Amino acid sequence: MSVDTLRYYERIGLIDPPARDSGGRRSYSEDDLGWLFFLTRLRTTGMPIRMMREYAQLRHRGTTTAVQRKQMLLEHRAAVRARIAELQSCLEVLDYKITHYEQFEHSEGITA
Amino acid sequence: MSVDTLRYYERIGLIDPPARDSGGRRSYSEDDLGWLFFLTRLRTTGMPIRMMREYAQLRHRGTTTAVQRKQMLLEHRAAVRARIAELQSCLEVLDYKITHYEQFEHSEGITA
DNA sequence: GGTTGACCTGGAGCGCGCTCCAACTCCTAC
DNA sequence: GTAGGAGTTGGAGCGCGCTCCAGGTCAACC
Repeated sequence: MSVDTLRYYERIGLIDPPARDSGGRRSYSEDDLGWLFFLTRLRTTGMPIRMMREYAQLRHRGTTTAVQRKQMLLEHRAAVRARIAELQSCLEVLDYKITHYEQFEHSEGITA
Repeated sequence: MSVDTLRYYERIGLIDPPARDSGGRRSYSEDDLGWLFFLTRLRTTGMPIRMMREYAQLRHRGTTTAVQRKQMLLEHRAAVRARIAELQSCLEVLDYKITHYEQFEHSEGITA
């Protein structure tokens, strides 16, 4: 994760401004790092930034929002699973194409 | 797939200009549709447009480029498989988080 | 014959998620 | 003390993949 991305996340409110050392430099706590780690998992799985912000805001409001956050994660997990299924379905097309490549080198059209 | 996307694909050379009917409207052949279908699979699996263009250009050059195209598909398939693995790995984090949600509602930090 | 609606064109605009920049401050090493 | 390098700031820029728009043409239907 680049420094610029880190700053960007801070600017848009995805992460709280971390503590600073005596020289004014950012010093990330273990919790900061854990949260960042989790954020990167959400990003990797394709959650849009705006949704991550929403989640971050809920988190900021404390334990009373736990149910909503859990709900978001449940929905996101479903989306990720769907995405995996979609990719696997496309993989089949790719497999078929590769296996039978010689037969329709030029006529990409026939897929079944 | 939107009309605009279709035009866009034509403009950037992803698809050949299709035949036209008497009124000047585009009329896509079965081969056109097959190729489009395949293109959408490549897109869905995250292949960048520029790579799809490269593939389209190779395809345009005829059967002599079959080996290269097959190679591209092999590499892309590997990338897709890697992506699926990555998503599945993230799913585990998500699962863990959801399962143990109550225990660290506010301290998102602790992930293990 | 008029209206409706889909398609046509070239070009501009947009949302996303960074990424880069210039100009500055600070700590460290020599 | 000074050179270097990493960090800091606010803001601009960018690559991607569409998406939208205005103004026009055409075929079909009432």
